[in-house]
Amino acid sequence: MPPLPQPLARFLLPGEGERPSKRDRTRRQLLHATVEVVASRGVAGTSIQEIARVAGMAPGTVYNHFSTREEIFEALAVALSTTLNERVVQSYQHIEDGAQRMSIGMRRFLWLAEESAPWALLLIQLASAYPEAIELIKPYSRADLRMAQAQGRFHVADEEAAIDMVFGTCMRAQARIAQGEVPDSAAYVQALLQMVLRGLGMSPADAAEVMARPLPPFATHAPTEAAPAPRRAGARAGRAPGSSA
Amino acid sequence: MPPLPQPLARFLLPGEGERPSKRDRTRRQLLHATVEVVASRGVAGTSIQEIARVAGMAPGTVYNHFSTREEIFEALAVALSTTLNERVVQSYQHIEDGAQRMSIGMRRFLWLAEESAPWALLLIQLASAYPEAIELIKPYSRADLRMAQAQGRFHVADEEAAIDMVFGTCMRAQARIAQGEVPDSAAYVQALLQMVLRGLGMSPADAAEVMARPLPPFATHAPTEAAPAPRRAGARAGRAPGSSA
Amino acid sequence: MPPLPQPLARFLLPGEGERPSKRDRTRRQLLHATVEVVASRGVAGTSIQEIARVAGMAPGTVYNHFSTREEIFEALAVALSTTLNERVVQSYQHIEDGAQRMSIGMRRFLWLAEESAPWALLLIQLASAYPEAIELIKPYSRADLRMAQAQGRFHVADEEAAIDMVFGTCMRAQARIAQGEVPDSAAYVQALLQMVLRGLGMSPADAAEVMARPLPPFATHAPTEAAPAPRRAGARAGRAPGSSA
Amino acid sequence: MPPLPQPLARFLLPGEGERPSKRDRTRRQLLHATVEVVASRGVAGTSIQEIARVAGMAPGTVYNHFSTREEIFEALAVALSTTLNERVVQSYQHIEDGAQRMSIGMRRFLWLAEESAPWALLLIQLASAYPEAIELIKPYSRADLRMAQAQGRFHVADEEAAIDMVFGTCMRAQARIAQGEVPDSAAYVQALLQMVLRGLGMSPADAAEVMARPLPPFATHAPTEAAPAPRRAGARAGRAPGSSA
DNA sequence: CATGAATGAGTATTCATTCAT
DNA sequence: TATGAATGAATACTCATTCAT
Repeated sequence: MPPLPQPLARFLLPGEGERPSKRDRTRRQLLHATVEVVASRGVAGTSIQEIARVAGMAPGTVYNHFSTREEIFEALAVALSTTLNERVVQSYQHIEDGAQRMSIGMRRFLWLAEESAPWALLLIQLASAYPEAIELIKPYSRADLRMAQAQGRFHVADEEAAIDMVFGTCMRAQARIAQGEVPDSAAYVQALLQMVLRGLGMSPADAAEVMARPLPPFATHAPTEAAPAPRRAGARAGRAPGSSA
Repeated sequence: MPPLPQPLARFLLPGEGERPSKRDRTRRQLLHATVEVVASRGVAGTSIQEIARVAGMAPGTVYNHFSTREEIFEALAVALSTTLNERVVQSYQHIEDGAQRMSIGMRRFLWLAEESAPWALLLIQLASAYPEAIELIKPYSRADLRMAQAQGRFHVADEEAAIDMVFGTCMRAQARIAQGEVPDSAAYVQALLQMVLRGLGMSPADAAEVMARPLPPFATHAPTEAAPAPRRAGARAGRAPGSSA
Repeated sequence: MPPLPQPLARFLLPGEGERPSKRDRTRRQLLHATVEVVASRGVAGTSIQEIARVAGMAPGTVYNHFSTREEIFEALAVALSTTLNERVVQSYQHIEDGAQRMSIGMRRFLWLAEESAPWALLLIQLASAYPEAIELIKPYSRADLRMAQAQGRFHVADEEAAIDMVFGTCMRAQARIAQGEVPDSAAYVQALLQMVLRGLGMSPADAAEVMARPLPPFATHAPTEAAPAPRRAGARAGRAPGSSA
Repeated sequence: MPPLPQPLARFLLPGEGERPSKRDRTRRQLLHATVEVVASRGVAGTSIQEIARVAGMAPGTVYNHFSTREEIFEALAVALSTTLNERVVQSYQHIEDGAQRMSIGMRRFLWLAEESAPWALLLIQLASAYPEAIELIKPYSRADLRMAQAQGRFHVADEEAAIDMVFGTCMRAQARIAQGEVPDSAAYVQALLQMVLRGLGMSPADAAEVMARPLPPFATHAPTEAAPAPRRAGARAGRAPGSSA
């Protein structure tokens, strides 16, 4: 397992200045160990005893923190996707263009696959097995989607369908990239997102323009204030820059 | 497990007039039993002994046909996706419009989810665990995609990316529908495919037009001649009807 | 299985005053059960579940102490041969004549076969399957052999060959006796050892004289001090009594 | 498995001019296959299905020739030791000196270990598991032993003990050599046999003299007449050449 | 809280043997 | 005789979970 990309570290590491209780630290160690084991053996191949061994604890200890094997994975899935999403959202919180926000989100997820295949594969596995992880992210995507619609950038008939297209496409692409099946990932990502944006109703030109904007940097640390809750669609309906129609 | 939709039955049932060897019959029974068990317990929860029990055989017998647990699932995954694909392709073999061919393919896969959730879920599970099942279908999609491109119906920059969008979106949508998370699936499918077709480069109007065409019936029996191999893109580049540009 | 000859009991029973941990007690029980089962079914016919059953434990427990079936047998082989050897060596620790020491060792091993056929057969089986059990004893024999050579009692050209003759002969004889194939075992042992001693270079008269000396009693308990490590050959080269040349 | 030393081949190959029935040929193939499998996987690891596979037959066929798994090994053990013994005996049938006959026998068995470790190990395994193989050879050794006694070359008090020493020593030595644990096997064999002969009552000088005599060649083919039955001791009590007393 | 020994049901896989063809 | 599919009991080993310390 490579060192985890900084943005994912938070839930495993205490934030700055935090003084986590011992209980909390143990829990973190367990999740950390789970990451390690799942990454190398897969969810099905991960046993409690192995997690305990890697965490340097006795098997019984695990049950002081999670009452079931499943609970660990679930907690991990939620923690990972929450953290990742939190950072992504934070990185584009100053962007006012819904289309760009969504585009940044997608790019970040694909970037993760290029950056660190093991982490991406881990995420994919957990996400398919524990759908609640995805459900937690959805509201943010939905908010951005609505914003873009309200701004006249997207034109979709069915919100749910749109989100399914976005997530389905991104997850599959992530898997392909992480498995090394994509030779020129830059071009691939470019083409892929263009198609998705087009599907969401943008003109090819607009889509290209959005894609051309720089990707805002990924925060290394947790936000000083908690990640903003998703705003209701249309909350800030000012015309986004570069909107063509 | 509901009775399987006719088109999927073939690989489990002897074709008409066929006189399968005993060995062959046993193998079919085993695959059939595997469907049953996987559908109710999931791939990970499926044990050899359970398969044997459901098939009415001794556990040892399984190993006369498959040398490994994995081998059964793999065989099943391949058999299912091959058969299904074969029928879908057969059902639109007379269609000359690449865009319509692709659209039919996608609609059929989503139709399966509405028609029989258990079968769809089974398929999804197997497809994620055994990617070769998908690889076997890809060439057909790729052929249709190229045909549509050659006919000026699609405009995609990266073939692989396009296929990933199509498959990723369809698999996710299939899961959503099969899990009963989609209330009005007709509208959902309509919206979803419109977006995908738009993403592939069609105008909204063309996309709508393609979607409006009737879905050809699904063959109940194996094709009298083997399913045609995918044609090279452009082999039949006559302008498709309804093409707008 | 008859009660084991006292001297073999130690590794299965806690020493006096010892307060073995629970883990240790379980381990001992397992080895004890293994003795039982191997004696009645042979090494090949001994299953983990049977061992557990006889030990009154769950099958899984076995694996908390031995990570492999083989490991149990190996541990048992080593424990048995080590303990037995320890006691034999202890019983003749005061004897200064190398030839007599070897003779005592051989007689004791053959005595075991008469005394308790099942234990002898067990030992033989384990020794052939797990040669390390023999390797652990060899150094003691080698030391005695060298002592006898240095004392001018033995005359052998090849130490290894000599030890192989001694062990090979004793093991075969042990098997014959334990299987009840030897009617007059006293005479048999007398004749056998005479031949071996002659083979090691003693005159028939000296050999007979050594054989005539009484067999020192077999200690029932562990030595108060650990069994002495084998002394280097010649360390005590004083002429042994009764040496003829 | 190296090609088997010629002398062992007979029972696997038809003798010259023989026209074995088909049944016989099949049986031979099975034994041949068994050799192969046992040599590489050990007796315990040898399954009927593997034997059949190597022999190019169906598992069921095996049971037309042997009614039990054990029966195969037994038949093989007997066939191998019988054949080997037959050739050894044949090779020294013209020797009139009992001591030399025994010495040749022992040297041949040890020679086998040097010549072909796999065959030696095979033989050892089978011999320990199927004692009847040894019982078949014993009469020949006993006859030679008696001859040597009658000729005043050996002086043993207990015939059975003597034979046990001979067999025990040779089997152990064979194992040591075959396992590559003996660096200078020529010297080792020399020393070992000298000790054994001394143990049987020869003077060192006589023992050395017997060992110095050349080893008669090993017949490649079956004897034209059946191997002679062991002669009663003393049948030919003429003084053996080189006898010293 | 942590420990880690014990549990015991569960799993994939093997294999001697049978028997209908 | 040969075949080879079927059998089904047996087996080593795993693992989530419990509980006394």
